[in-house]
Amino acid sequence: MSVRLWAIILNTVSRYADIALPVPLDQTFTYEVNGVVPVVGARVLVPFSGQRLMGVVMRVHNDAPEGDFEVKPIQQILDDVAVLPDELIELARWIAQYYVAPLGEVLRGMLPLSAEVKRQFLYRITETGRKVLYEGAAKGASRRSKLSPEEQNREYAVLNYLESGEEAKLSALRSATSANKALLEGMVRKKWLVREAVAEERDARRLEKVAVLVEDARLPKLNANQTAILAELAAVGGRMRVRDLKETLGRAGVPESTLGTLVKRELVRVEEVAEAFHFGGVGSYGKKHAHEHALNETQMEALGTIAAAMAKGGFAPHLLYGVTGSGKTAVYFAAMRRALDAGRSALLMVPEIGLTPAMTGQLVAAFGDEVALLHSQLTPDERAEQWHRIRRGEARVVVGTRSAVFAPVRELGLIIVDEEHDGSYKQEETPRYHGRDVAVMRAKLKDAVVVLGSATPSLESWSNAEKGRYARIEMRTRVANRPLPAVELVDMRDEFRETGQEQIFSRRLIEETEATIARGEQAIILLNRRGYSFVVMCRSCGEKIECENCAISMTYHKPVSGNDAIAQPGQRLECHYCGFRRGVPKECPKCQSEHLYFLGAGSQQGEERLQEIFPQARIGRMDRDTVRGRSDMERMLARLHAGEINLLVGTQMIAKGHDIHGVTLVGVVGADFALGLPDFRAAERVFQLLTQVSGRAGRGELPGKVLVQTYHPDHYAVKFAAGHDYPGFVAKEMQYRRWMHYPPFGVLANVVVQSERLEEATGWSAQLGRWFSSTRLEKVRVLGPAAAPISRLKRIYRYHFVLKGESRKALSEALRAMLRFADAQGIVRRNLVVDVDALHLM
DNA sequence: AGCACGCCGACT
DNA sequence: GTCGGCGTGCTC
Repeated sequence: MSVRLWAIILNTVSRYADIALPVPLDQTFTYEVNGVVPVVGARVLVPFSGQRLMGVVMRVHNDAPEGDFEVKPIQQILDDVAVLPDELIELARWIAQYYVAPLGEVLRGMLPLSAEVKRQFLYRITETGRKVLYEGAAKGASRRSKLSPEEQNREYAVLNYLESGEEAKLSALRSATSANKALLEGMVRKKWLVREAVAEERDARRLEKVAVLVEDARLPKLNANQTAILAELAAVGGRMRVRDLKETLGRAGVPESTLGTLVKRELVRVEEVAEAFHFGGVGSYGKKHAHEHALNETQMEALGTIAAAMAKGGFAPHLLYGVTGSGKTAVYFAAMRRALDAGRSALLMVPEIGLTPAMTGQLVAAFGDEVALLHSQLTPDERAEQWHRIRRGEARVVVGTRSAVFAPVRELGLIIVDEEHDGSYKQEETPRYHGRDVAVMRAKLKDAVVVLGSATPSLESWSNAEKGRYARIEMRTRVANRPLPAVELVDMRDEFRETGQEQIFSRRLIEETEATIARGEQAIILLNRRGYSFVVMCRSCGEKIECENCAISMTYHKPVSGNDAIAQPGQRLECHYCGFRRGVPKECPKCQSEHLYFLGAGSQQGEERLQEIFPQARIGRMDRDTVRGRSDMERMLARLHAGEINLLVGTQMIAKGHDIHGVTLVGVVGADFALGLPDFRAAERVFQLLTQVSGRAGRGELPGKVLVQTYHPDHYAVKFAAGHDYPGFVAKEMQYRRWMHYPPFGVLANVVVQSERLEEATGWSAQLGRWFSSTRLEKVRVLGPAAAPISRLKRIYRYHFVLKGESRKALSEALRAMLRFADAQGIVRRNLVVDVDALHLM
């Protein structure tokens, strides 16, 4: 008797499967299994509300579902084995729970395999459609229709095409009748056609053709061209990419068709193999690779601690606090090498690969084709390819941004989170997870070692180290005993008093910049706003020009002949939140005064002023307007390394991890502006930015110097940054956080209530506010409702609550209770944004 | 989130 | 009477 039959007799074959689907609903859906039972973790295609969706099997069982709905069958099982290992499914469950996010949406973010399932629509003619076709053909075009005669003709062409009753794909109809999707949708609405959604699997691996010499073929008579090809193939060992071969042939003047002839004569065979992965634009600027340096004593000690933890086995979280230039990257590489040597895989997370191209070069040099890269600039196909390489165990070193934390590596031994304090690890859309925290959780589930590295650790991580939850590793000196740069504060209030005018650059900064350039060294100046000026204000009434869609001041961009972002003539005001653009008005929109003036200097204006002050300098600018892609960044960095640029101005992009040895001066302009923002992390952010940008100075032979222009010279964030005193800053900041019950003292969530209609946003937030005050949640304080700091964004009005919980559990329960209440009140879930461990309260 | 369904105004 | 635009409610 077959196994299957036995199983049925014993009633152990599961009849149902619970599937997580990528919809914003906090539940799984039960489908009927027909035939083969899918394994947990496999992808399946299922019908869902008139669509066909890809979901992941979470559970198979025999419990007949309760409730008044029709249980539909699974349409197709896409994987025989789990595409996600148990460990990642467990991690997904944890994320869904912790961040109050739908499981299906968490899983969608984990599986970059959408490229493998393409959604298509099939169309079929209806009886009504047939009638229209026959009657219409007799009568000619209808005058009543709103469509143009041309479009009507296209409709008839579609009906004609489908007349036989066969269904056709959208793509087929489009090419056969030049109908577009909108036209077909219109016909569906008129009930001339019916539409069916299909999703079909396709192999995302890109294939390439390889020409292979057929061995022991008896050589018949050949002409010169044919001999040339066989000789070429034989010379390279009998295999060659068809693309390369054709190129060679082209140069030799042999027609490409000759290859076809040889294939026909069975002397050469063409195979399709998965395309080899190639790294593009790898730049390392001729420096020694990190792994080639001998580690110094401090680095050896750090490595020793990590290696010992790996050897011992088990979950072991570490905080690696190392000052800028202390050589953390070399330690990461050495630790990853140790993991590989022990037969384990290693995962390195970085904030943004595109911003540190040198890292890619070093990785490839150190680990060759064992490296897989995962970052936002990959196409879906490339992403799927990398994912499979990792899953198959071909790439045991994975480097990537936030979502790389989900890389399906085998035998995970080590996760490193570089610049763990960086805000880009937090995803700003559902699921709003923090890559660093997920990394720690993943290491815990997998009994792996995790290392969080930073020169300015987040207060959360520091606090965990203080409590002994994380082992702390310190690297307090720079490599080669280079000194940290001297930091000088320039009080801009004094500067104004003494010069009587508001200038972007102080006399000290100009003086030092001039001297630096004169010595043949390089200077970089941080001006952390892009554009020309970030406020346009009316002198008469004080009104600022705001975006139509957002409660945000618009930024003025000066027209230039170069490649700046704003190219449209006249549209020089831009909203940096929604992208809305408009011209500069002649007069104030409110009081009609003509006296509009431009406040607040951005990087564009900074560059212009520097040109005026230093006409001889070779100035470069680095911000989102001049550096759009990875290649722009590489080009800019190459010019810096080559000394082609000796004065660089830019936004915080310039502060990120670049290692440019010629830079001896760093100027900081207006970075303390953020201290005035209504955000409890403002001081921490300013401290981090000042420390990180200061770290760009003096990384070579010559000592560095930093000049910080400030209006808050006595603020502790500024003072401690100037003194390179991270522990001092943290001690002070912790007092404030404790006092205010902000993280890391207690846990926090931001709840935004949003609607395009102001009355709805205010009404709902008032409703929730009343519920919060009447419910008197235990161990949770609720602030609000209040207008969100950005009270309107992309036409949507926003109110918010801040919840501070004494414990994770209390906070989570409060949020769920609130969502239940909101649901009962008919507040649609998409109008409530729940952000657990929010970084911004905007 | 998408999608169907149904109500309503516009046009014949 | 249709057609097509948009608001509402449901999805195993």
